[in-house]
Amino acid sequence: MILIDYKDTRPIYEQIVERYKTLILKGALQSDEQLPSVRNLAMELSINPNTIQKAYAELERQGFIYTVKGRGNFVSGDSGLIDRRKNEYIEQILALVREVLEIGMSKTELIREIEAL
Amino acid sequence: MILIDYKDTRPIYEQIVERYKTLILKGALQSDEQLPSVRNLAMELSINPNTIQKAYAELERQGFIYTVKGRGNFVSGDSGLIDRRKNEYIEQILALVREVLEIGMSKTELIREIEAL
DNA sequence: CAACTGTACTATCAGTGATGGTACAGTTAG
DNA sequence: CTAACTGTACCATCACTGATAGTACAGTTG
Repeated sequence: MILIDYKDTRPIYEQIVERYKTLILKGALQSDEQLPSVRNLAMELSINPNTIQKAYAELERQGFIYTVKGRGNFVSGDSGLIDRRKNEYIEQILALVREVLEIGMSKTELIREIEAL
Repeated sequence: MILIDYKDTRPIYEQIVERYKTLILKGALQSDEQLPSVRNLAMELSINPNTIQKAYAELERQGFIYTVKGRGNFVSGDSGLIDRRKNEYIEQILALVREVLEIGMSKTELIREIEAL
């Protein structure tokens, strides 16, 4: 479910955050489904519990999960998440598109590349 | 010409590298045009000469400029740079597009956003 | 020669990501 | 109630990176 890529320049906790965000948005995890406990996931990935804690705290801050002390972390049922996430992506994509247009690539050429996916 | 954004999370030397890459590719700097000296630019930006040196070394490594000891740094005349840079952008954009498609955005909706630029 | 260029060091500092460990509070199954 | 699980809050430490500061040396040019 979760894999750490040590060749990735991004910090571990950030990779975990991204991975769960995607899993939740793709519907791979249901609302109110429980996430692995901080200690369990840390064991499984052979990393420090504090690192998992940091990732979960960030996921909660962004509204993807909610925490119940003593019980665990659970997937949030917030339906607005997908739209917000889409907008994040769109902004990133458009920013890159603006740059590549500036150095002379044509919009049609770009769209052809996307169509080819 | 060059501005440092201290709110940007990226390191200073990286911002300088990106800025020059864009300036060169947009044609704002001509081939063989001289860049500010390491010490001058450092003074101008109120940062350390070593930081400029690191940026210039990276620009040379990527083929955007060439260095002549004792004389200075100059814009490279490599014509393949633009194509390579375009490919870099395309790869980044396609990677993001793949992700946003995974969470349920439609290709047509995406293309509409790009067309609207 | 003087005043520029780049370059190569070394030492130091600050911030961040990650680890290891301890401790405490809430929950739940037995 | 107790044991075993949950999250959470610390603290100290380490490694790495980005940036600073300073010195020194080599090449170029007016």
